[in-house]
Amino acid sequence: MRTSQLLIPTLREDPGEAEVVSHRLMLRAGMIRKVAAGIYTYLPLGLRVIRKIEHIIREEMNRAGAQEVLLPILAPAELWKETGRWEYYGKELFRCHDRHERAFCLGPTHEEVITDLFRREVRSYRQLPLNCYQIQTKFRDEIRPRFGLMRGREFIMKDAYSFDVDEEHAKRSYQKMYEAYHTIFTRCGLRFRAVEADTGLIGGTMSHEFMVLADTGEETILYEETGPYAANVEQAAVPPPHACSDEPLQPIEKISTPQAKTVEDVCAYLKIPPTRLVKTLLYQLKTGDVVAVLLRGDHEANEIKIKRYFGAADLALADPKTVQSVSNAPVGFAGPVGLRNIRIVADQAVYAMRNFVVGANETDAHFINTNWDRDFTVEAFVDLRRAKSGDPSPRGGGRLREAKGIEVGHVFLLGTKYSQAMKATFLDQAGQESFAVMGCYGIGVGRTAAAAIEQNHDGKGIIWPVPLAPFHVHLLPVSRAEAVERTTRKLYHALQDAGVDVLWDDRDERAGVKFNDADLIGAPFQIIVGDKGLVKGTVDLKYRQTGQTRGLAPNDVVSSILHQLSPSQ
RNA sequence: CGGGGCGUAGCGCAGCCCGGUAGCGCGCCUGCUUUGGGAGCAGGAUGUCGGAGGUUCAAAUCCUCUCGCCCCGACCA
Repeated sequence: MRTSQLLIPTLREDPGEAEVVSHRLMLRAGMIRKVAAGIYTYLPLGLRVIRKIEHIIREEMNRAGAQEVLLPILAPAELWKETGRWEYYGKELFRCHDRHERAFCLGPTHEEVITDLFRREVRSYRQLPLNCYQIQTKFRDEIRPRFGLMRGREFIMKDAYSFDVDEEHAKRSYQKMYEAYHTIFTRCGLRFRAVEADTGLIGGTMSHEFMVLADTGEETILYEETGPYAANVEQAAVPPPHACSDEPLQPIEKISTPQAKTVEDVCAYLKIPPTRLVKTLLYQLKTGDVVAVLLRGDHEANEIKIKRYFGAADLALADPKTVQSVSNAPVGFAGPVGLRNIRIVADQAVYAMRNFVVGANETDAHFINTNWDRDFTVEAFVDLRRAKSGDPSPRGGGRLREAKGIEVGHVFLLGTKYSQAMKATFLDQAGQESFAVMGCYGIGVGRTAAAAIEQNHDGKGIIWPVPLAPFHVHLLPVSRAEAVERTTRKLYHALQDAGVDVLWDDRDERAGVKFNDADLIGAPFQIIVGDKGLVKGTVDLKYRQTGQTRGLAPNDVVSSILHQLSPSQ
């Protein structure tokens, strides 16, 4: 295509609204424009990248035996009420009404709609397994949309749903998708890692996230240096302590700790390391109940684990007023000793501790030499803390290390959560009515494009991996000389005829402008046609990635480009 | 929802503290020259100063309310 016929409004300066690299470069390269917070228009260049990703996804989904459908964006509230998610999904759900005041939502995900389709159309085990996918715009009323396409309120997603006769077959479907995702992201030219993950609002029994590795990622992952285990930090299990303290028990003693409200204060005041202290976090569950969670001083709470333990839909640290009424002291002095009428649970690390320090439920006072069982009781010792770099792996594969990632894909084994709620059944081989066992599988298409930029850019702009590049070759005539014009035109048609995606910068711009825009837009190859080269009978092939340039006879350009495109295509 | 910040020409910003009727750079238009890394000269167009109220002889500037956007947090796939 020719630049003069495309809307590619590149920006010389950084837009003020964009912080992260991918957002900034997408705006500057003229790929997207914002319409409202978290809502974007895809301009031709941005759309081409989206289409490339979609194409790879379609090929691999089809290859994996999934079939493409298109579900509606607008869904009636009744379906969402059947699964309880009309309430449970909360403010995240975009809701609206038709002229008859009937309630609808804009689909943030499509389990309800697809399960409804299944129960209407599928009768027999003979029709299974079934795996339907779509590439569709989703709507989620994010608390805080940000980072351009990375977290929008409207975004393009590939979502797939599998239906199987039983758990075992469902696991096979899950495994197939897991493998397809590996192929998809590998084909996209991304460095990524699959990690074990929490199931969140979607629910289910097993889940993996596909994380593109980038320092700017919003997610923290933990992985074994040498082994295969990797998990989202939200999910990463901490193995129980292997050795307990064998110190003799000392008598408990209340001491004054004026103004010492934080772990840091108390440790400094008592001259002890935080590993000798047990902090007491008071959480308020959605039900209103307050519970106490005990953690070693240097450990951090993992609220997902705590939620799971209490079976709570939601929880938050208790506010200062509640803390005061429960612990008889301001925030910072709560402790398990003498706490009445409240559930107390301890992280397993506390099990290994003896003679530790806790808050005394009294302003400016702590207990030293406290011991569980003797001085207070807890209902259980369980894994409640956030795993961190340096922790032993729960699978025994050495120590864990931390990395940042961008979640671009997520696969869930759902089980029968939705099929039961919506009575999606089929007749099995024995003639028995049976609930379909489901899985669901998502890929953020726009987010994948953004992640690719986060991972592949330099100070001048984007460096597209070949499979995602909006154009393979950026053809840059550098003067208006007749010979330049003629050679450029010939190359343009030859490349097009060879099936190469080529962008011809036919604008009447100076060379410097074209070079800078080309570097910004990030096509992997630039062909520079100029008088200097032509007198020697060559044009220049420049590699965006390395900046290296080499002279090439015009007649050799097509074969050279084809040769370099084919290994990665 | 809490904290911070910003809305002035297409984009990036100054002006606001201390009120006097809007400016800079880039871009855009015209002409000439230029043409291998964001050209030079000359001329030109472009603003409900986010919106609404108020104070004042006078408001981009002060006050009140409101809307939008960005960042941090809570939260979230």
